[in-house]
Amino acid sequence: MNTSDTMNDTSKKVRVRFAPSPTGGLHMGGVRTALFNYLFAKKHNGDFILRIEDTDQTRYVKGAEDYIIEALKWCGIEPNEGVGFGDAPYAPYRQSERKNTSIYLKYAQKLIEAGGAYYAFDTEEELEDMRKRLEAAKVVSPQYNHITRMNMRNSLTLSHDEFQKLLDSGAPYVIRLKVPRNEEIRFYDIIRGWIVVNSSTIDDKVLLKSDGMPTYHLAHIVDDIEMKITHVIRGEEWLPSAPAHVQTYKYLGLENQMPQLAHLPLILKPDGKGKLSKRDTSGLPMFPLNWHDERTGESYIGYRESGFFPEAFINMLALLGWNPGNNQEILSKEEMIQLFSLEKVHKAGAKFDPEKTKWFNQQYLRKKDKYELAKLLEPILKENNISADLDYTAKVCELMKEKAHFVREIWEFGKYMFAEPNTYDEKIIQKKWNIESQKQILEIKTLLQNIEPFDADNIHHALDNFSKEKGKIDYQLIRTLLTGVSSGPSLVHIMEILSKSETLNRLEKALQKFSVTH
RNA sequence: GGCCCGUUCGUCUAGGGGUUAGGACGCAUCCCUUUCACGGAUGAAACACGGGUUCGAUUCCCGUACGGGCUACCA
Repeated sequence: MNTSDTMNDTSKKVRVRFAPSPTGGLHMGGVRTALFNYLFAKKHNGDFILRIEDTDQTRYVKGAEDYIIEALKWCGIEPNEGVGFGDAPYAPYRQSERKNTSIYLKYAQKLIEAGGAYYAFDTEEELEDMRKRLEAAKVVSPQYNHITRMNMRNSLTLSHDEFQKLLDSGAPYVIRLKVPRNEEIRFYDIIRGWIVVNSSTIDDKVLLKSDGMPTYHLAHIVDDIEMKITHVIRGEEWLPSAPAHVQTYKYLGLENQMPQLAHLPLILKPDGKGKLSKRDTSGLPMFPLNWHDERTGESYIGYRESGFFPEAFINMLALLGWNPGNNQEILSKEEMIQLFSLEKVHKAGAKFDPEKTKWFNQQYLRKKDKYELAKLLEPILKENNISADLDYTAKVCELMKEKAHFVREIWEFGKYMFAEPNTYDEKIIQKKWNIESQKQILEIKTLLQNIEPFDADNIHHALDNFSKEKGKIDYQLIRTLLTGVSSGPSLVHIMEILSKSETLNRLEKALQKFSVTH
């Protein structure tokens, strides 16, 4: 048997889900999880579903859901089913709304009937006391489990009468998973292989909270069953609770319908230790789009607003923990889909690399057509009160793009293509401007005047000839007079694009400004 | 602490019982270029450690170390 086969039933349509909770802006780790789900679904002609796991009302953040939807759209990894993406055929896709259908309660009761779950009436204080007692007794793993549950107030320890009385009185209760003692729980993870855990190390997880909401542990299982999910692709942080989930499927008698599991490695901080956090992305954003948390008042800048292309962003993300099996690094979404496989996902966590992220953007920028770039540059020009026609802007983009990582840099490096310089590199002027150079500039001005047509080739030849006949030309000085700065793209191309009149105009201005008489 | 997962250049990674351990980012040098950049070439740079198994281990097994995750009526 090929246990690594990701499709245990080829007749079953692949259905995967991305199931974030709306507790804040979706960060890049979440985007990568969504991306891998998307790629896997597309690869197998399956469905990709967005489900919102909003079972914790205390952590609900307004705007987070819309943010998630907008972010997925910007990244081009759109679900074909779920909240904001069709809402059919398994609606609702928000767990808070699904709760109203009593679906979770139904499953919880099924578990109780099967002897896999029980009611627990312990108060917060009682739980706290238990933990303290266990700690004082130096119990190795203090938790609500097969041993300690017998000292707590639950349907396993209470007499039938006491239990019924409590239930009738409306006393708050939770439903807990009754994890068996000393059994081997094993499951196959597509990325990690077989994982075996002794059930005694797992605690009796709360499945249904006292407010009637399910916890993640119950909710995702119920929804995955109901929504016919075939593969659960999620972050590594879920690995420790996976055995409890497997046990839940067992109690439900649905072990053979359990989705296949794949736990993705985490994205780590670029330097230092630990999971990627909002604080430490070395100058690059944490979020795909600008995110403002109304609750904390904190704002975070997004990749979109920082000038990243979505293709570059997801390309970078895809290669954090996955490789296509060849040495290709620049991959279109279609190529990623074609090449994607969970077996090629790395096991170890990957440190985020800001430098390489910029490199990806540069690669995509260089592939863009000049008119496409010009259109992207236009709003930036507008911000700076520059008006230029699209053809002209396109020419500038073509000239400047080799140097830029971001569209914005085309403006930053090439301002002088849109307006004459108002400052000049002082060092260059001081060092190079004198009677002789002034004379040469004057001569070159006359030379340029007579070039027709005024294109890069002609200018190049003319200057070449001049330099052969009359001595070496100080190109750096001319560049500085024309652009204000001492380096940049090919000077003759700058002249061509600026046009003859503007080139002459700028030389004249500079001559007047720096003119010396003796 | 306990449980689980992991460990190939600084970083992302390929590979896998016998390889000059490959690529990419970054770095350095050179070439191209009247400058910068782009491009090209070259270079420095890695199998965590200790035991096994084996003719041979970076690759398989076991330990150790280190890193990470989890340890809530959060997801």
